[in-house]
Amino acid sequence: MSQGKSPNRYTLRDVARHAGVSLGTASKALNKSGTLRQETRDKVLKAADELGFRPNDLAQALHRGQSFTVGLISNDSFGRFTMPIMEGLETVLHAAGIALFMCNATDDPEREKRHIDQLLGKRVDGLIFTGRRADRRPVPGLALGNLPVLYVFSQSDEPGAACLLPDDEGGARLATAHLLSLGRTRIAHVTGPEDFEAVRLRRRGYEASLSKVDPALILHGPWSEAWGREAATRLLAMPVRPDAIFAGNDQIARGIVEALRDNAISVPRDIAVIGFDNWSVMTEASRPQLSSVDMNLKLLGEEAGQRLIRMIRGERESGTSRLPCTLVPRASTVPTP
Amino acid sequence: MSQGKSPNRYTLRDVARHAGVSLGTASKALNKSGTLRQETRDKVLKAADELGFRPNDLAQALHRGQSFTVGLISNDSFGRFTMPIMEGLETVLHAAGIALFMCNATDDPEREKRHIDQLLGKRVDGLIFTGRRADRRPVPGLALGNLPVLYVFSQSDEPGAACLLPDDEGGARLATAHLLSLGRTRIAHVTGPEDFEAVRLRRRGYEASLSKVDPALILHGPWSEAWGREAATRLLAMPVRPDAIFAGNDQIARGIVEALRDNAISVPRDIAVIGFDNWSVMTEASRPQLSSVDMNLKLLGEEAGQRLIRMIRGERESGTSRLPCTLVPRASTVPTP
DNA sequence: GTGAAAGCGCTAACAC
DNA sequence: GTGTTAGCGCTTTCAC
Repeated sequence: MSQGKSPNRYTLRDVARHAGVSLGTASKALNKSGTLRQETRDKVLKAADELGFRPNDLAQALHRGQSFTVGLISNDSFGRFTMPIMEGLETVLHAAGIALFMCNATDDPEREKRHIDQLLGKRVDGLIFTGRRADRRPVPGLALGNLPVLYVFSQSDEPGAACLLPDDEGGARLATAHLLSLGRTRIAHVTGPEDFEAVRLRRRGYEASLSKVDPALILHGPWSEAWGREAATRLLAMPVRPDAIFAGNDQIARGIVEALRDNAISVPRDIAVIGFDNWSVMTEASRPQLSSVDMNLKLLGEEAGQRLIRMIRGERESGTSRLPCTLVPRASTVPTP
Repeated sequence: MSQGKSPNRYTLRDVARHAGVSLGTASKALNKSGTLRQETRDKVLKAADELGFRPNDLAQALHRGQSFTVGLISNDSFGRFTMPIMEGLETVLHAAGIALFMCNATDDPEREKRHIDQLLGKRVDGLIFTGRRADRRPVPGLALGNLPVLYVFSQSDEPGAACLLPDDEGGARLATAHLLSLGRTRIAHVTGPEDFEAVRLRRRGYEASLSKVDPALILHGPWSEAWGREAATRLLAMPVRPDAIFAGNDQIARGIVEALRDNAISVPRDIAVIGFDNWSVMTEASRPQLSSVDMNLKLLGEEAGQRLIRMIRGERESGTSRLPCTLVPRASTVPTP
């Protein structure tokens, strides 16, 4: 079956024996608890070091009723947005000695249920749901007791659920205000499918920033460059063209810029373009490079980690909070000198 | 401190009491071990179900000396290539009841060491290293005993190390053969930095497929669209232009296609272009859509999971193996009808 | 100051 | 067939 316990792994008893003290004493020395003579303490530390002793967290967890692990359940197959979140999350949790179980549910409720079940068996100290696909996700079918649960870049209908999201509306305000500050007056909005909450929020931010909204200038479509190109073509066909375009994401923005380029329209002189996501793969390859709005996802992950740690400590941390976005101006709105 | 053990979590003893049997009997019933009357078995199962009992994997692991967890250490911050690998890996491991600890070392040896240490404390049954950045990674500074270790999309110098990689050379052969089969005779290769092993292997595959190699047609540069555009410009300036270009990745390929488009060169009629990675973000947005070579990374992840499971079972699984790539022809090489 | 012993929740060997 | 018991490796009272 298994390869058995690793030959070079020692138990606390081995350390005690090696140091010539009792098991309890060795434990106190290694945990800096109780009152011990410095001499004994050093003796044990030395013995542990010589043996390359690493305490068995499993036994520790069993005793303490706390496993120092949390589970993360992603619903977008570890997609592009999940990555930076995970990175921030992992950094903060690791610093607190907490390890992260990664699970991918891919929007399959059955699979998600199995994952949660497995994680509960591992006695995780907390649970994180991420992945934006389902804007409002149902309550998981398993009783989670009072296990801390945090929704990051995703939401829950449960009353009092703790959710952490980027401030899409604020980000859209930043983008629109930026275009206005450049003297643009006729600003179009080419964005994604209306059933995304992020789309609705960004649109709301855009509309709120304008003194007068022209519905003809708002175009919904898929999240693709092809849609950006098509939408740009439509806008160019209008009797009065826009002088700026706020795109719902960077792929759409890039498509727009390409179509404008094809039509010999100068960006940003004739039409300024700004995207959303600040995805370098898009912003940097675009000609000119794309201005965009950064959702600070890594920071969001770090914040999530800190919040979860507080929840594990027993603090009440309910409700939805949104982290501010950042404007990143580049050549597609600000002409290079 | 901690919120203590969840109130709705019961122990095996509770189940036994609830079913009116002994602890040992309950264990046998739930583990389908030993010989029990069907009646007793059902009674226990019913009790467990009523209580919503979930065995404590920690205790189980402690007893069995096997934790049913493995650690994954990524060195590219959960980058684009790691994602599909993780997805495949996770699927296979989850099916085997094994959970995955995710760690991000970001090529920082100190951080990697801390991660390994933490994972050893958690008594993981195996370790996976991934992330291609460091082509040849040093032996981790910690004694891993006979813990199964697998390098996926990454390598190790340790003799007998188990490595799993895509067959870059084979992929390059596929691409080059494809271009040859279309009747192209002057095939250029625009690729990434020479210090990547993948670059060297792909180049070798390209060279091996040609009867005569012209060094002037091989261009190394960064992994970017901008480099693709620049390289294309250089190739166009040559006295005799190539009639096909094999790019080291899809970003370079897309840059090439764009530059050709800018210069009114028809793709694929005048020059056929093929990329590598089959990254849909690039292949689909490109005009025309990009032919490419798929490394089947999800499959690689699945294969890695199966291999690791065999290693955990105690089977010897050393040496490097490479998984075949797949050709994905699109409009940038095959003219649409 | 240090050692002995109970117990975290589970499994497996051994009684009955 | 079923119950009892001895640990897995650790922490933590409680004696001495």
